[in-house]
Amino acid sequence: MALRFYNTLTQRLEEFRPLDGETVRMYTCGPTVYHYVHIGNFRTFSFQDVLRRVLRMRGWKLHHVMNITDVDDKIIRNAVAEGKSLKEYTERFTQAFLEDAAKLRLERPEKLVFATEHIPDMVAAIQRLAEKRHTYESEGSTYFRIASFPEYGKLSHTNFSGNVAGARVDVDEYEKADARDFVLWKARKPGEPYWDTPLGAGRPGWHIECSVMAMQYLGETIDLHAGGEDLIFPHHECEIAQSESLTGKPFANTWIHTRFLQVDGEKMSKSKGNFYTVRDLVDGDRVDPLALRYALITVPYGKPLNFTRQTLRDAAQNVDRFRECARLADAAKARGAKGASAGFAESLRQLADEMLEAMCDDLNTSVALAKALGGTSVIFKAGDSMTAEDAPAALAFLDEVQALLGIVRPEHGAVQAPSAPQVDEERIEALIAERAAAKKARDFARADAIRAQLDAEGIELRDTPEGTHWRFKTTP
RNA sequence: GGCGUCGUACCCAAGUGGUUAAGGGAAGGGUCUGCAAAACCCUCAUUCGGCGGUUCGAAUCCGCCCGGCGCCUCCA
Repeated sequence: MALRFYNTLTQRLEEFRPLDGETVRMYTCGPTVYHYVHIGNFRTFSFQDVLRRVLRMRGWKLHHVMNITDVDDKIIRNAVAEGKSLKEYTERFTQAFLEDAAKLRLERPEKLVFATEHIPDMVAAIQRLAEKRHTYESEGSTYFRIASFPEYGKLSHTNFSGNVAGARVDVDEYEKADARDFVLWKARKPGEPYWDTPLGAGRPGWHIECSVMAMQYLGETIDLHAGGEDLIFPHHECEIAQSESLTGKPFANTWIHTRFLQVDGEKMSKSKGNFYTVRDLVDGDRVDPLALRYALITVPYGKPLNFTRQTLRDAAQNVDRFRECARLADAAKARGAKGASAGFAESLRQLADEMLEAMCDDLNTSVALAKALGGTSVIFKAGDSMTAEDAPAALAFLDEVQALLGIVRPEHGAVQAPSAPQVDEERIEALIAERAAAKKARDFARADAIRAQLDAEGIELRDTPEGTHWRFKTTP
């Protein structure tokens, strides 16, 4: 079963193999920590997470580096406005990003790297570019001369010969020799943070950090580079120009780009301000984080995802099926009934195989999720007749879904959403016990009153053969 | 203007030359249940934006048209 991805560079579906046949060296562009990261960003990060899982399941080791951009115009503007140092300002949002990522069950990349911790490396790289005559200086800033890199445009498949018709050119940047040239090192501006370096006082341009950190930790040619579709141009194009001018070798073999997430049919962007963050939804609206994760991966990365409240509701329904299945399997194990149901384990085995196969086919999460849900149908059909011999197959299936898609179990293994508010669990258990007693005494009015009371508090009761379970209602 | 992408049921969505067009949600009916929820069963596109063409055969290939969206500017 070949593993295939759509490579932006070649515009083809290609079989993927790491260069050394063993370890996948991948670099992904992480967030710029000037604000809480929105769910559009997290669509991209969720796909990268699922990509990691597939690669690992194929038996490869991972060396994944993700950068955190902790110096840029917006960060500086906001930090200055709040009278904080860069570090003070960015630490808070970096931390928030990591917390949100954990809620969505995103695995930590093997290495997180920060731009501000690599200033001397970037300066050295710019100096080497200067030696190779790829740069020029203007008004204290250093620019990359695009004319020195004929292949510029090969990733975005843009032909830059002649005029860039219709392209909007930043009129402020009159100091550039060519509109396509980009800044490697920005001259210090009054009142802004800066570094004193041989290039002069200033700070790095945006693109150089990724080239430098990727090559420093992963080598001159990496297997896989990924990011959002907006990064194709100019960011990744510039990374290629810098890196390949420096080494003369291909910077990355495979480029994977995620299409944008939209909200209610409209583009979501920080500048428009119509964005949701994980904490808005999970902490604020009490959305099940697994449902959010599910929603973010329902549509494969190559197609735009229109995120709506309905998307979230659909996802929440499906995520619940996995939880219920896990409960059924645990109950079957506890009951200890003998024998194996005909075809049960085999059906699940096959669905699990088909699920992985779908993921290997350019990360087709839609099909993979359909297979995973097919497994829940098999498990539900067995239902209470599931035996103790069947249970391990069911649990193994759920484990595989979890390992590949991460939508079965929340962080702490709890049945209720991790964002659940603090409640007095003893009191709830006492009420459940009281209700059980009322039911036994056929005092259904009292039993229903207890159900209604808890329901009003956002707690749902579910009667099962193993007793009454409770959980928080989620909002979608 | 350049580059790209998509248009499948009420909604989301798979399928990209050949059995009955996956799967999920919603909706309606039924089983089960003191109630509730869940689950299970049944129903839910003779048809894939439109019009032509290629082919024994197309949602799938080609052409034109219509419409959506994205990038080209900070942006995942």
